[in-house]
Order: sequence, then structure tokens, then C-alpha cells
Amino acid sequence: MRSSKQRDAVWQVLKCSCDHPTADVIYERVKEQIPNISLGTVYRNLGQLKDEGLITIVESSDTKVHYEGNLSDHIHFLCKNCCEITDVFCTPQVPADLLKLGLQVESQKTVYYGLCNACRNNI
Amino acid sequence: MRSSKQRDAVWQVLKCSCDHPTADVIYERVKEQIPNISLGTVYRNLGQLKDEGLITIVESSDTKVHYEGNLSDHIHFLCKNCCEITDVFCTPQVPADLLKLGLQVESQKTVYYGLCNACRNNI
DNA sequence: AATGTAAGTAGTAATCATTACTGCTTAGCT
DNA sequence: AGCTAAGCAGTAATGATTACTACTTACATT
Repeated sequence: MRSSKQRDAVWQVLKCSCDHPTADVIYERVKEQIPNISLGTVYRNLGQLKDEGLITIVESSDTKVHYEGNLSDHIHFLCKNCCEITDVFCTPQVPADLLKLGLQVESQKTVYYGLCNACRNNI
Repeated sequence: MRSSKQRDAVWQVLKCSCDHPTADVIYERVKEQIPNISLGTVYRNLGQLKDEGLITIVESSDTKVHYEGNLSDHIHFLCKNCCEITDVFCTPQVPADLLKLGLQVESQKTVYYGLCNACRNNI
């Protein structure tokens, strides 16, 4: 993979994002630095960064794909009301039943659903 | 929700499926009973069954949505090679860190990734 | 430093899973 | 038996993502 200004910018935006932006949001943020970047370029670089393992995809409740650049161990809590995704930094556990079946886990994605503190108090 | 032959058929297909079919696969299976059922009807009923909590969505690696009708406690193991989804029936654990933050979990979806036994032995 | 070339880019068109729309049908109540 | 709102088949529209094309750039070699 050659270096490119556009890919660096996409990666930088994701690493500095505390939320979990979609491709079009990343596109808007990168445009502040590179006004004429193409949406297709953002998609292609997101795909490459994902293939290289530098970013990951977050499962969410809408139809768009959400990305994140923070690779440290954590799980996600998705509020059923406001759809906000909260990072909870902890080491995810692998159920013993998986190991019993001989299935070797390389990675995992867990999303817990419920009401976030703000929504629980406001409803 | 009124009863309908089409929705019953969609639900029945999902409850009897050991795999995690997509809308178009469910469409093909339901067509064996109701040959002139419409794909739009399948989508609409899948949405209603999901809203009623009678079926759930499984996150997967492709762009299509996968459905399942088995609601008993289990997690999913997704093979990185053959993309086959394996059900592992066990009670999912909620990390203590979530509770410490006051986040109350109502449901969860966990996918573990790795190589299934068949692919691990064949590669 | 100049050159070759393969990877990358901007802009746009195409794809395709899913959703919306329309006129007809049916479940279920009175 | 008739009323009416929910459901249906068939088809058109949507919109996130991917593919394509002609131009540009990184970088290895000379």
C-alpha cells in the first residue's frame, strides 16, 4: 500500500473521532482538510484500512456502516432510544462453550442494547 | 397485527431454519408453499415480526441482512473462511464494567470470529 | 534529476438490497 | 351481510455502496 494524503487524512479523522462516524460523515470531516476529495476515495480507503486491520466496523441500528479507529479492547453499548453508541473499555470474555466446541476465537464484536443513562432518566 | 397466511408462512420458515437465511432465501423457501408471494411481502412481514420481537437479525459479513427465528439464548461464531454462522447455545455474560457505568442491558448481540473446525483442518 | 509504471484519485455511472407506492383483497368486527 | 382498516402482489423508487474512466502521483531504477 502506497502512502497517500487522502488515506492518511481518512485514517487521522477516524483515530481522532470519539464517535463512530459513517462514510458520509467521514467524507464531510475530511473535506475540511481536502475540499475536493471524492466520496468514492473515502469508501475505497475505508475498505483498504479495514483490510489492513487499521480500523474496524461497528454494527449499528441504521442501514449505514459505522467505522472506528480505536482498536483497544472494548465493547459497545447501543441506546435503543437515541441510538448513541457508548464505548466501554474492558477485555471481552470468550464463553467456555466455544472452547469446548474447539472453535478458536480470533476476534469478536459485541453490542449490548438498552437505554443509556440520559435516556433512562428522561423517559 | 391481523393474522395472515403469508406472515405465518414466513415465520414458520424461520422457526424451522437451522441456518440464518437472508430475505431472498426466505422468499424462495416460502414460495414453495405460496408460489405467488411477493418479495415485498416477505420484507414487510420480516420487519413486522422483528418489531414484535418474534425474530431477530444476525450480523454477518456480507451486505445482506440475515434473520433467525430461534430466540433461545445463544451466541454466534462466524467463520472467516467459509462465512458459515454457527449457533453456540449458552447464556451470554454481561461485563461488570457495563453495570458499573449504570448501563442496564436489555439484550445483546455477540459475534465471535475465527476459523470453524472444518476450515481449520482444510487450510 | 529524469523516466517508467503501477497505485491512487476525482467525478460520475451503475448496482442491488431494501423500501415505498397503488389498486385490489381479506380478516375480523358490528 | 356489510364496513373498514390491514394486508397483498406487482412494480417503481431510493440510497448506500461499488465500479469505471481518464488523469495524477508515489516511488523505484537508472
